[in-house]
Amino acid sequence: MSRNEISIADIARAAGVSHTTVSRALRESSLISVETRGRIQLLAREMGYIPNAIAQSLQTRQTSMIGLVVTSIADPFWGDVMKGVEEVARASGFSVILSASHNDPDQEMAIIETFHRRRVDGIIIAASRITSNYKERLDRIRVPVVLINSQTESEAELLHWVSVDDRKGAQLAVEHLLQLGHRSIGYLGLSSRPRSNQQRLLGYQSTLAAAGVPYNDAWVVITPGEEASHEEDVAAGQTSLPRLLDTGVTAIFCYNDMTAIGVLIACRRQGVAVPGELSVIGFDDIKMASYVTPPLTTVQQLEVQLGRLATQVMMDLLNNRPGRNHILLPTLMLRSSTAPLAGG
Amino acid sequence: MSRNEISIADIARAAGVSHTTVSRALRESSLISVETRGRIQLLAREMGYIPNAIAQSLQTRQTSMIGLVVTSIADPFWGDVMKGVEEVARASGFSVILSASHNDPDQEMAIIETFHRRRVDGIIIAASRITSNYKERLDRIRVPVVLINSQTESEAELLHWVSVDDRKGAQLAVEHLLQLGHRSIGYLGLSSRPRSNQQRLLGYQSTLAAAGVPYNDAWVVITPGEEASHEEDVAAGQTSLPRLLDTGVTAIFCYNDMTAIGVLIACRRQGVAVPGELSVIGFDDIKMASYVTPPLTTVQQLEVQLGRLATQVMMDLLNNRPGRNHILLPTLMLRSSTAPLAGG
DNA sequence: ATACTTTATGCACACGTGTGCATAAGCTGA
DNA sequence: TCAGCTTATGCACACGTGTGCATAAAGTAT
Repeated sequence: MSRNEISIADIARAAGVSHTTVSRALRESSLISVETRGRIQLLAREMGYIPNAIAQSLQTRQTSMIGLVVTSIADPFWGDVMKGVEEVARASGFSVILSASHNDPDQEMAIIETFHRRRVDGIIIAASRITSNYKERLDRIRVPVVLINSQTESEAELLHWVSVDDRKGAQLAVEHLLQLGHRSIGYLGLSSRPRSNQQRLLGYQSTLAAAGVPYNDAWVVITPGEEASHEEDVAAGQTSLPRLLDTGVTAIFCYNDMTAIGVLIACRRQGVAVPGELSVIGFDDIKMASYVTPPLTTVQQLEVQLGRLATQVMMDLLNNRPGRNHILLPTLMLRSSTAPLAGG
Repeated sequence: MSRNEISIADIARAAGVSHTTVSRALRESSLISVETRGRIQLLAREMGYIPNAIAQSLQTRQTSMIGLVVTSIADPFWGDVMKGVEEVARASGFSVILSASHNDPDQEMAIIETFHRRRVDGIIIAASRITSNYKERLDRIRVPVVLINSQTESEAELLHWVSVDDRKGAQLAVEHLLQLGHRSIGYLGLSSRPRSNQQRLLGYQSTLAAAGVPYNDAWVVITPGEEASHEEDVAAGQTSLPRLLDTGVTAIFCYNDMTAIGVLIACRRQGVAVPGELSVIGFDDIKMASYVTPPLTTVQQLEVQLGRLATQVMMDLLNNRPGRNHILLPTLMLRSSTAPLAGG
């Protein structure tokens, strides 16, 4: 913060009034006569006055800032979510502070406490991994919290959230593959997203069961991972493809688009034709899904919408309106990485 | 900001000392006896005290926040830059406020003024488009500013900056194509990035000239655009391909990876083999470049490094060290979208 | 015991803004 | 002319923290 910024006291001195009058004049208070108001506003403009939001925050006890915690800043999925958050926040006069947890609950909690120290008005947490271990520390924070696609169960109790229906999304994906005639369908999951991975797995299993396909353990490969970065996701797809191919699956439902892209890359290297020999379906519908070859059939989540919605819920909470939780229904995005089972 | 947060005054009351003593004890001041320090720190912990950064900022006149202005939040290029910025900032105890200018100078200036109002300690601006028109308003802001890949010339005067050598990058790309035997080489540029587009065009032209290739107007297609978003960039690549193919070029140097990907998509649709019939080279080396088919040969900028470096310069400035400007030298990243001229 | 130094603590103000209450000035009605 | 009302302004405090200076207490040297 630089020195020599002019304050309302400086304006008051120049105008020969009290700082109280300046403060009121700038806020269009009807207590101040119209002429005085105009005179002071003009003077403030001439002197290049810029209000000190820090001092205002201290006084009004609100900062008009919301904190956004994300697992990975460079991830295309969260990039879109961030875009939606910033958009709605700015439209409401809020600024966004951003930080990355790298999918580490400790870092996540540390960031939350930093945000609290800075007295943000609200906190939005993407893919939260805070569990009941942190409940006590979290309870001390009176700030409203909105979770996006939380990865823990503890949410329902007291926090607000916006999530995509993972199970329904998995169902859409698997039904699509079944409809194309596939019966041997693999699931390539990621342990770094415990909750949504579990939900998608459940959706996968129940849809297969409903279609009368006997369950096969070998068709499910859950790849470990810590960071939940897109690099890690792609690598998971690449390294896990051989194991899945060995089981004889003719189609793979991937945890997300990045793992599906990893699978596509591995297929290209191994000479496996997609969708000729193998159908691949992703999840998320990030922009990149339509850029790769073949363009990826996937389950659409509308990330930007997710960010916007979460921020709108936050705005509701900040205006003492009841914050409704939301479960978004994903839809199927048909492209070219899936095809009818050859010889089916 | 929620009510009922405990302050050092509350701790002072509980400990039977003055708030001064508490303040000093928490800051490990040697003025306070060791026992008192320990007693108060313990008490503060027990009472769940969290310092009010707003009040501290008002007093110390620094917020430990830096503002980051970016043209597009969801853009993969800026996503990596943002990651680098947040990383270094957080390691230095700073938080990052983020906002998107959508490549609009007016919005950019408005964001800068919002940041100034919030009294950030410094501002990092990506692909800045502020011109001399804004000089007066910008001069009023005493906050240090660091530009990343500025799109205007006015920088050199008083601001600090970190940029990639666009001209050198273009030279690397074109020399690579020349070496592969190509003589008819197109340039697919974007007017939304006036400066770097100009620099890359110059690099393209001078490299061709140095190789004795006569200049051909038709080989250069500059696509208009406002937002500078990655969607716009891809579209530019897609729509401009036909015009370039008509001129008979055998290779295309694209403004960035996203336009190159647009070209790849258009090629796939039109049945043009890459790199068999057409070599395509990008710029940036975003992660996506290695995921598409064929993997893109490109000029590497190391975006994360760019963000880190800009933030380090900012930290230097904030610590009253001289801030050195930097020009990064790009390198060539060889992949599979370029090949020797067929029949050359 | 006195003067001096060292150590530990508190008072009072500052940072810049917002606001309840008091008050001065101007106006109205009798 | 005076009481009562309206309008415009200022005083003084608050928000939570940091710090220069004064001061009280304790220790040291003579």
